[in-house]
Amino acid sequence: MAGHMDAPQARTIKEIAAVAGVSKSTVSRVLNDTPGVSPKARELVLSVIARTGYQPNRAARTLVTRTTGSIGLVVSEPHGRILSDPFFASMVRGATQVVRPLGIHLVLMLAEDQHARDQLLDYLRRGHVDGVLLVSTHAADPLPRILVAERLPAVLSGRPVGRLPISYVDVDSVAGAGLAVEHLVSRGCRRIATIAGPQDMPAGQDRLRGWRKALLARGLPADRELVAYGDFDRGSGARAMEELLARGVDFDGVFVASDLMALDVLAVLREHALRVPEDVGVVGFDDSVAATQARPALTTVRQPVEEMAKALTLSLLDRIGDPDAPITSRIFPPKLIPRST
Amino acid sequence: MAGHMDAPQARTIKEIAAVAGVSKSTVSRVLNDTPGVSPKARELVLSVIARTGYQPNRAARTLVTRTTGSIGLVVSEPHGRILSDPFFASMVRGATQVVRPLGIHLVLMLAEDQHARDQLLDYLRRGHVDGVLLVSTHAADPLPRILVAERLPAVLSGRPVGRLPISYVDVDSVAGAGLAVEHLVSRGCRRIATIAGPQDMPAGQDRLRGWRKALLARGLPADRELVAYGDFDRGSGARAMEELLARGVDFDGVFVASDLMALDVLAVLREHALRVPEDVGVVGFDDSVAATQARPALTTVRQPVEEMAKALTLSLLDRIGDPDAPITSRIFPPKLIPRST
DNA sequence: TTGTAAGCGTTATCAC
DNA sequence: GTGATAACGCTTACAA
Repeated sequence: MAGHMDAPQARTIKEIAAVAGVSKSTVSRVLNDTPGVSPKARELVLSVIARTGYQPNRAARTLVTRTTGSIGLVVSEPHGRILSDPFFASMVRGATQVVRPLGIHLVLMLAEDQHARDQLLDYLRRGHVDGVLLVSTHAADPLPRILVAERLPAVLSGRPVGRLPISYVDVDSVAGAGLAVEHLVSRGCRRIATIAGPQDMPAGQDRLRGWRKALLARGLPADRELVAYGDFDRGSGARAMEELLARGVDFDGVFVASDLMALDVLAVLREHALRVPEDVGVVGFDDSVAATQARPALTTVRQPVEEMAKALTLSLLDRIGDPDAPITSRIFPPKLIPRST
Repeated sequence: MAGHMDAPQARTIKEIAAVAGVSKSTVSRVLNDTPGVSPKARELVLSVIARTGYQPNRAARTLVTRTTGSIGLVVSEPHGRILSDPFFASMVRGATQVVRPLGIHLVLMLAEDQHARDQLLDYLRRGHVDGVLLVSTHAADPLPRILVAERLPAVLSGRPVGRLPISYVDVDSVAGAGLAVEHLVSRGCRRIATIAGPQDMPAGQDRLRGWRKALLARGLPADRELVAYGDFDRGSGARAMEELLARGVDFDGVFVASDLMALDVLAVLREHALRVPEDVGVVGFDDSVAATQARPALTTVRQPVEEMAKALTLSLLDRIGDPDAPITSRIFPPKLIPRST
């Protein structure tokens, strides 16, 4: 029992070296898995390290290696709105899972406006993080281009607009919309309306395109009349639904391009005493707890956000390790989650 | 024009010193506002710094000062659930506003489970951040005690359970519940039910207590029959409402102890064709965009989360500056936000 | 395979 | 008031 008392609580590499009876360099080599250290010495050092609970000093390391051992999760969204989105929570979880076992830390940073963006860039240029996971959904966001131009290691969540040499992950929104439409068709729907997202976001464009494509493939109508636009925000879903109703559009199913918008659609329909079956036409692309957990009355198309975040983080680490690593993009298939009950 | 070209882009204190024709020490003194440097020298150095866009190296600084220039925002919640709460977004915003102009960085950290908590503690013990803003709502959370015991600079969002020498901010939940009840009474309600929060959280306890207190002060009934319990989660609000209805409780107003729970309450009432006036009895304590923004049909009691976060951050900075700074607690008054429309 | 020594960019302690 | 100079804890040539 008393043996536990004598753990020396070493704080520096020098102390470890002293206890192990080797030099600082050898300890450092062991720490960094540098080849060229005898198994015997390695074992010895390792045991001392384990016994003392020693952890290398980050600052000293950073000073010489010029790397920080942390990466940034940058949310480039006006208002930090996305923070309250379950999508974001999943991103954080996924990234954390990759990064934690590596001893790398995740730093959250917001870039809501021009001012914040400038400060952020400053921060990045000073090399305070080794790289950046960029969550940016708006086409007008200048950050992706800037990061690429300045050669700051960065990867993107969501397809970038235009051609940009940057790795990214995305969900196959076209296919996802297709899943939703197929589901509706299988439930007997023949006139399927859609509440589309903003057309200045790739996600908004793709989901509308997917809806149209799937309908045309089925020989079903996909005219402009069946479309109402929202902005992916919750309130806009209800408004778009009202608009559709006000226009007197004839439909028997609805595909809503985000679960946040979908949240109140059923209520609106109910208020108008409409009998669109409850298990049709409501699709969430945002991995939203809101839609699937709180209100399981909705069928949703779920994107594997957490998995995507993991892949994205890995690709960032690749890039950090080798700045000339090839650009990669992975498109994930979404999954249809039928409503419970 | 050409003049802009010769900005030397100095990267070290040494270069600044060379350009300014002074020693490293003098530059350092200027940088740290150390007294004992002539106005002339100071001006000179300052101008060179401005011209070159020099920024001191964080790692080198940390190595010698043992401070990191960043603070952690720790979310100690199973599942990182709180991440998707607008409450959290407001916290981040508030803290960022305080910290940004000071050049201090905010690091987000999750402590969802035992494993994560251990890693976090390790991280903190190694001094990777100078202090911690702890967001912890569950009474059973061991983190507050541990941080206090280990003398890690930390402050708390929300009243700690038991006596704990730690600074915190909180909202006056008792008064908030009172506001809600008074509002209901002024709208003519006389039998006011409540959907209470979990009683293992201070917030849950206080809001129930405030409801009871306000009713008794008015001479109105506050019996156990009028109470149903939820867990602050969205779904639980609707369930509690159903329970109240199933029990055949007679009421003409409802005070719901969180806006997340309140979100579906109106819908439930409507489904049961009940005529509780829409502008009564729905109270959000979580600064929830969900309740006030998306569904402005609810009257809510709003807590000034952003303001609270600012105060909390300031008190942490105090504490970091002086580990023996007095413990402070600030209780913020909530505000009644009548429903729009 | 191992050790010695020279930095990395600051701050801090001295003399001057 | 100012300037050498020694840390801070680590990595990394370069020697041995």
